[in-house]
Amino acid sequence: MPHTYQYPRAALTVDCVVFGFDDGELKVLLIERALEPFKGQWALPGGFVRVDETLDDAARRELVEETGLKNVFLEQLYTFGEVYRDPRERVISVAWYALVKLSDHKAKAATDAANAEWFSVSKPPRLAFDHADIVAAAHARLQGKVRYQPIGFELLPAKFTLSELQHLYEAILATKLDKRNFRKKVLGFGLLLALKETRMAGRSRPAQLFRFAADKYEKLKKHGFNFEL
Amino acid sequence: MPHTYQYPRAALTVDCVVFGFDDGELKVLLIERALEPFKGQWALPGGFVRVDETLDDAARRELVEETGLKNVFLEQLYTFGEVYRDPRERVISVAWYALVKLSDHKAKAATDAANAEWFSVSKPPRLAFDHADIVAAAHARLQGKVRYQPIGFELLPAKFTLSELQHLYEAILATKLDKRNFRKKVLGFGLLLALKETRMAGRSRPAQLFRFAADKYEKLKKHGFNFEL
DNA sequence: TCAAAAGTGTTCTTGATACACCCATGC
DNA sequence: GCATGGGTGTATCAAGAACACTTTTGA
Repeated sequence: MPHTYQYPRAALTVDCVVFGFDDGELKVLLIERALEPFKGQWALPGGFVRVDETLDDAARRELVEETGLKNVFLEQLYTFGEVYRDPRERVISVAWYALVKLSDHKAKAATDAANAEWFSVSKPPRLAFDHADIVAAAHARLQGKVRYQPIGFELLPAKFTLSELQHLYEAILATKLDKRNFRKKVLGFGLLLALKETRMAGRSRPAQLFRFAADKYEKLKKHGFNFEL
Repeated sequence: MPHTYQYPRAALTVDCVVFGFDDGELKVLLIERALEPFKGQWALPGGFVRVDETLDDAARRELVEETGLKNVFLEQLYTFGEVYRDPRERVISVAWYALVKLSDHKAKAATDAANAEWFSVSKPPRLAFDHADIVAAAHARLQGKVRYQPIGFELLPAKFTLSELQHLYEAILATKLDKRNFRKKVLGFGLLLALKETRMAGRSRPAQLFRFAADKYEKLKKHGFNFEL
């Protein structure tokens, strides 16, 4: 059924910048466009917002439909509204960024209908629309946020070693960190629980596994605690 | 001319949380709604986005139309998209926050067409729609941002005293600050220029006037400088 | 001379940085 | 036994926090 309005209305979409961490690198998940415009080019997963769903429902729905991802950390980023950002017509895009435990989801994305691939954030392919700007904004947000909120854990498996955590921070912030200082600080928060397991990687000494005490963090947060790396 | 679309589309608006500082208090500018729904209630200045203007053009246009304010600091806050946030139909609102030098603009707002008034942020009136949530989000953003970006100056006249600056920070952050430490730190950045003037307030010792060296800050920022209060 | 806000330094404590060697394992 | 990454402590330095009195003006 067609719908009629007195004034022309912009179309409304959501686009998601999905970050993952693998191979010591920060990655972003892109899909290959099947339709014009920008057919065959890489773009962010996303699509039109239905009139009866919230923006974050729309973002989650598109993630499932286009990448098979669900139950991910998702946060609104920014709304992009340049007049000619879409060559077809006026389209406003509410951009989101998501953090996924790539270890859990790697297989899924590859087998889904749409052609989806992980790319290094530092050398992405040419992107459709203004999606390069959106990725840049998301990356900047992640770099800022990771310093004072324990969201890095969303990118790691539930059990991880301190070295993995450090390498994650080094990849996100694009810096080198001192091992001893990093461990001292991060353990000082008392939010990492040492498990009774270790992990062997290669032919080196096995590493202690930890998990993040999310429940404990939630309690502390209410009392004005700040996770500041 | 009416416009027809295959799928129903949400309407798109912008809403602005305009902050000012006066009388030692952080204030927010509200307008009284002339039409239903929420007729007679206080609400944020804002309105529909035209199909041929960017989101920030729309926000600036609405500010001029409804409050007479122009050339203000304006930054996107968040996009609110609950399905029933407007009782008439689906309306997505891209919210912005603005900082104004109240000293310059006080008169204007009062004489404009719409009934506009400044309210204390800490005791606002009942607000239309979800505007109370928007104000709360803007306040939280301001509290966060003011710590690491020199945006406080947008709320003060071009010439100000250190005490005024301190009281501004105290009002925004809702804390007391130590006078000597505050002055030491803020002068330490080298971004405040002492003018050759003083200001007399009441029957006390005249205070040194300063202005913010915005140009100097812009240069430093490019080299990774951080204004951290 | 009093009231009111402006202005000014030092000490102490805390957190940040810099830095080098031994350990457990697989090959 | 050697290569690989895991694990550990101390000394220095910089920044933050706490704190009280003198100055200038108008009334």
